[in-house]
Amino acid sequence: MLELAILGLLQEGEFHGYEIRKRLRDELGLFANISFGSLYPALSRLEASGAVTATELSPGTPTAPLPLTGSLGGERAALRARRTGTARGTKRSRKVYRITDRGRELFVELLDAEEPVGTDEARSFSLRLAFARHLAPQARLSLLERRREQLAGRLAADRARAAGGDFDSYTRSLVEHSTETTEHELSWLDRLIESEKQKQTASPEHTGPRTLGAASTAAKGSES
Amino acid sequence: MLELAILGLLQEGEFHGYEIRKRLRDELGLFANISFGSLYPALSRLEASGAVTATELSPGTPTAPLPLTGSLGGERAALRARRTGTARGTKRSRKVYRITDRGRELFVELLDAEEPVGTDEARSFSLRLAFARHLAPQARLSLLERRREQLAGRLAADRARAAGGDFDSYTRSLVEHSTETTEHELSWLDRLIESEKQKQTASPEHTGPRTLGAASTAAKGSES
DNA sequence: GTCATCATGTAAGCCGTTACATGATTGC
DNA sequence: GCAATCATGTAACGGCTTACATGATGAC
Repeated sequence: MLELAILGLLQEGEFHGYEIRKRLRDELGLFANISFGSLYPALSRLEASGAVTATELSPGTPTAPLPLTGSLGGERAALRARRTGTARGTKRSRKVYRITDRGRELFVELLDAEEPVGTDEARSFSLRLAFARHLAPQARLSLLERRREQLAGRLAADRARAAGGDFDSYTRSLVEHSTETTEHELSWLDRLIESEKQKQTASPEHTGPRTLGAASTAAKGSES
Repeated sequence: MLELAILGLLQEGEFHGYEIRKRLRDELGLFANISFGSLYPALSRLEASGAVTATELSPGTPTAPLPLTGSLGGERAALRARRTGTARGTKRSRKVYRITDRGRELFVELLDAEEPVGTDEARSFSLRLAFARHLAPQARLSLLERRREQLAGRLAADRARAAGGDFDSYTRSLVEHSTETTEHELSWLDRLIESEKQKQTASPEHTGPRTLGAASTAAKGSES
């Protein structure tokens, strides 16, 4: 779950742990305030498995303050330059993480799996939808349709509960609201599915298995 | 979390583990399919802490037919009778749990606390609302208002995200839908809050601290 | 000089899961 | 006889949390 979010984020650039947390909060919304006690171990695991590489940006040895502007080599300075615009600012020691080819594979594997990643279906779906642009059109559609099935099941359960109910007013209100919310989400999903299908009939070249990342034509229409 | 659900359920009668799971699923809806690996240890913990007592009903020794004294179980007993027809259908060995005074205290403590029980705010709120009839009117109102605050915060975050967003169409759709859902829940909550306030101005006797369980007058209006 | 923020980690624990293990009873 | 359901538990693990521990930098 968290791994998927991190890998997805690292597809857009390289970041250090502290910054990853901020972006997860501000951009993704999910993992509102993921704790460091969860984030750093996750990064370590990803590094250990070769999905990301970590580059330590240290302010230098404690004995020498260092001028720092370009002291660590040209390659790194260029990478850093696009982060803050200027070379100054990289004072604190930090580890910058970059996704590897292995990591991109893992990302797609997690994104494209049948089962929800983690235990929370709603969260898993939201996370995957946020990265749906990295999926092949069919995989995208089946993601939406799997979610539709889940919700249909929930709606049926809610309605059964509402029907057989012997509830007080609070519980009844809860059930009713839950039903409405599920209906609302279902109709939203239906719109998404409809729009996906139209995209696919418009450009029907992607009928082979798993053409992830190569979907340049179809992707163009779905980008912001 | 699970403890609270169990205690709440046991206020309505006495059940064994397997049955508790079913009722949690069918009646409460939350904990859709709580696992036994979670349920039985929870029951053991509750028993160890004196919140419930367990009575072993083995097939050989019919300890007590448990007439239940008809207070809360009058209708429930009739429902249970359909299982095997008579009271002596309890063949399988099973442990029937009953809540104690200590357990009722714990229940109120968990229900009336400021902080969410467990880590999932939405679930915690739903669970508490399902047992809101056991809360004093003010506690009930403050439960609703705390939830309102949470949602207001989320809505603000969603809107900030939508405003500053540089998203692809999927993520944008996700943010929009999340915003709508939150707005929907907020207006639902506002209706609940409004109706609570009217109940309270109608019968304003409960202004003291924590008159849990004694709220017979106000409760009457909210029961099914 | 001290406070907020940036930055990284470890340790302990909570709350749930799946998988494993066992056995009785009912229905076909 | 065999499968489904009823019934109870244990073990191992997953994924997150809080609390603990450390330290640099910038703002006032």
